[in-house]
Amino acid sequence: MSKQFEKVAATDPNSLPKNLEFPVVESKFLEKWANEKTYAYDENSTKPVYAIDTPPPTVSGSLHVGHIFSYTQTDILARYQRMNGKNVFYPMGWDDNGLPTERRVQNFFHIRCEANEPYVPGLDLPPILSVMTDKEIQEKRIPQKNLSRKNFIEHCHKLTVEDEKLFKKLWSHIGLSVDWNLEYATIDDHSRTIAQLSFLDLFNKKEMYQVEAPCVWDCDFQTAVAQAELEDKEIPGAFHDIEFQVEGGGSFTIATTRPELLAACVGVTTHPDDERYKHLIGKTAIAPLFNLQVPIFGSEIVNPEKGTGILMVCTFGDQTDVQWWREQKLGLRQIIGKDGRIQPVEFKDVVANENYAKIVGKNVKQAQKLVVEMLQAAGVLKNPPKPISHAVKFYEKGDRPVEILTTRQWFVKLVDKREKLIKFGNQVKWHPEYMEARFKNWTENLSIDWCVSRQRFFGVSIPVWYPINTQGVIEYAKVLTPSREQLPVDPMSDVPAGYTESQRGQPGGFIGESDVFDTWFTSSLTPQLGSHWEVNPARHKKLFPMDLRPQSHEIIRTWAFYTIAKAMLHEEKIPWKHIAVSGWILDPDRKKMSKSKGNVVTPAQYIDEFGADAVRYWAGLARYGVDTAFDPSVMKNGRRLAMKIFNAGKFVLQNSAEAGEITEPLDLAFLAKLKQVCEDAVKSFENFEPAQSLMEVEKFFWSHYTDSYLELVKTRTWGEKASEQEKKVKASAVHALRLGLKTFLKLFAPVLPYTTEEVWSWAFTAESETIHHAKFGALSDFDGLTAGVPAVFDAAMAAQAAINQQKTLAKVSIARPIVLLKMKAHPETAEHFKQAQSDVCGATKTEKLELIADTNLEKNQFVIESVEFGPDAKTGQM
RNA sequence: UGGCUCGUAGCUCAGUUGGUUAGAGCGCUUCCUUGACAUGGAAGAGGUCGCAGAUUCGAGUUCUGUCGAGCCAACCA
Repeated sequence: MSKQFEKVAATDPNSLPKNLEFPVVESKFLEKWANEKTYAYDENSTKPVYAIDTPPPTVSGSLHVGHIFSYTQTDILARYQRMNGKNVFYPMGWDDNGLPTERRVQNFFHIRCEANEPYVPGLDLPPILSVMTDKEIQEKRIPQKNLSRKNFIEHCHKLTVEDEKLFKKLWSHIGLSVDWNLEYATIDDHSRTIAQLSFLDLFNKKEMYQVEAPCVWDCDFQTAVAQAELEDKEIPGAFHDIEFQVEGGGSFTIATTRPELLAACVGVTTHPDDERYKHLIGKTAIAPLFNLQVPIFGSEIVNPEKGTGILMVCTFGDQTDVQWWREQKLGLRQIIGKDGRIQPVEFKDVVANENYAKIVGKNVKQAQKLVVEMLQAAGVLKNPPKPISHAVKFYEKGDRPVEILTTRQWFVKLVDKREKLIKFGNQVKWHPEYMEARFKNWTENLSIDWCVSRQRFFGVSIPVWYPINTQGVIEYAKVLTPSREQLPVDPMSDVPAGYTESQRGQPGGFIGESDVFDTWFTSSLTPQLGSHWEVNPARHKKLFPMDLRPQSHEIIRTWAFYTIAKAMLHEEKIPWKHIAVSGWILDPDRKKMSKSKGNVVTPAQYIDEFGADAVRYWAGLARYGVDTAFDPSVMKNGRRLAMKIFNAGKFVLQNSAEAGEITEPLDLAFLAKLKQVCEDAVKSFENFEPAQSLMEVEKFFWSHYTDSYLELVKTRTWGEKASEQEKKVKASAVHALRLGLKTFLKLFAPVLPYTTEEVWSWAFTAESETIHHAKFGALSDFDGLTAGVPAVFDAAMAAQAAINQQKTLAKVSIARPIVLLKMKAHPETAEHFKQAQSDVCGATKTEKLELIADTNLEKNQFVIESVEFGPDAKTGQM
């Protein structure tokens, strides 16, 4: 059976709009898509599912161009898959719990959470800036209003709901084809339930534990933080050389950057082979000012080159101190409190207590100054402090270095699973491939289990209670957990089974865990949040593992890593088959955009100026994983392309002639080339290189379709034709033009959803009501298509280009037609020219084309022998 | 100190497995509006592909070294 032509019907030319008005088109289709649920995931469909694990953006302020960039890239893939016949699961979540949100809420309302504050029902504060100016707050030093935990959380909810509305508006406007029925927030009941289920599962599998141990602590936010949330900052410091005595005689000098920790000194160590100090190992050192007797021990990891080669071990100055403290079973003297100030500690020695009293209550900086003064006065500061600049660990959102404090925290066991995690990570396909190295590198170097408890308020509660024995002591080891049916629970207001509310905090009663989870504990479950893991097993089975995780590279160590870990711990599975890592948008100086640097560019003005499609074009042109400097001129180009598509569509569709069988060699040659472009575009998308597809399609559309093919066949399609032959030739071109346009629209649709939908709506709704359900990369497949000889098209283009050049060289007005064009060409090429003769003549206003076959020329080579011009059409002058 | 990435036109970027004379867009210069589009069309100037070696008939592309930039980690006494 032969394949027939696809009929593309004519359009009423009077119905075509005159100009492309982006705001009009955008609002028109936003409404249409919403009403018709164009992007809905169909739970009952038998089509194959394509599930996307969309990153839930942090709801703390505004989106910048980098967000638009990466989310649009994902949307382009989603649209491709939808047009590829997939049932696309494309949700949007809001990551609205956690510190960034709390901080925004604190500033927005000028409030802070105070645990002892009573709850005020119905409290509804206005934004602080609607009541007073920033200046007033600062000048009058108006303190933040204290709110109860419950009131504080209520205000968090209030503000995030508003922020999310704005986000949703922008996401829709930029054309994200998410199914808004799948919207969720990481603080909503569903997310809290899944996160707490995750906890119960890990707790029952004994993969979670709580322990009172040295943990990284941020004194500003007063919470524990995880290894993954730390970053180095280079800050100034100074080496202080302090003289220690040795019991039984002698002395030595240690070097430290943290003299304020002298009172927390619990040991002294040096390299066992260091000739200067090895005789001291095993003896007892006496620290000045506080008269502390501490052991001197050897350790291979001491660097003899650094400082004086001998150093004090404190509880705790850094991670190495923790290591020595554990290995040597040293004593514990915690002098820094949770608020970052020196806390009261009792010493045996009277002088020690006197000295210590001077620094109690001071912050680290003040204490350091005082201790140095005391050391100087005591004559044990051997040299003036030597200033250095050194890297110190900070919580990524904090303003001063983290401390290490002994606190009770919940952990997930991960360090013992590094190899397995790497294997699971390897089962995921990374795009680009080299990004897997970052995951592997991080996992290999993991040294602390995942601390998931946070001493914060707006988050998912750790769903446990602890019994209080009859002596009033909290029994942390006897964890009380809720049943699955109880979830989600807030242990601060809900009661464990077998107890009543009146027993809260009483001897013989219970106490609720007040800590919440690290936000990553919840956001590492985004695939499960979408699939309704444990809550709806049938749905979970259909959606999990998901197909695609899009994300940026700086959170591979957190989000990607934790998500892989969770899927592995819960179900021994990978969370998704592919992970596509997008690059960053850098400012024009190639620096990362960040609020603190003040170089953030917001997207709204660009969407207004160039249109959403143009902004999408900019995003669609970037390859995965590559950081790109922000350059709005690319958007300008996107706008040009959208305009061109619009105008080409108008040109093609304003011709209301009947389409006929495609018979002309040039028409068939064009379609043959277009088919190749379609195949390449599909290939690029399948390789996660949508930018490649866009570049090739654009190039072919612009240079081959609009600049060449349209010009070449113009004359054929103009006016009424008298003879049957002329009619047939015209109908062929009319049909090929429409088929070409339709195919291009589909190729552009993932990147330019508005413009393509607009042009599509003029003529092609018979195939599909919306272009976004049409088949991507599909060109009408009929028998004649294979007969197309691409070389005919190349020859015609070459001739057109050559004649354009001639014209320029001869400085001839286009108004002067060519009477006779003589060309010499390789026999095969001459044959191609002959086939495209009428079109070449039409496009170049040539009356007669004379071809001379010449075997001396190479294939595809030709020479213009002579050009004879006729008189100017207007003036009649030669 | 280690791992990864990048270095191509004034700017932003392409350049598949090595293969004619290294590409696009923007910007710049010149020319062209009679039937979609001046938000357009045609042409032009502009590059020793960071540097130095090696492999090869042939290297922007592979390898080694080196310089520079960025990211991730280690170190932080």
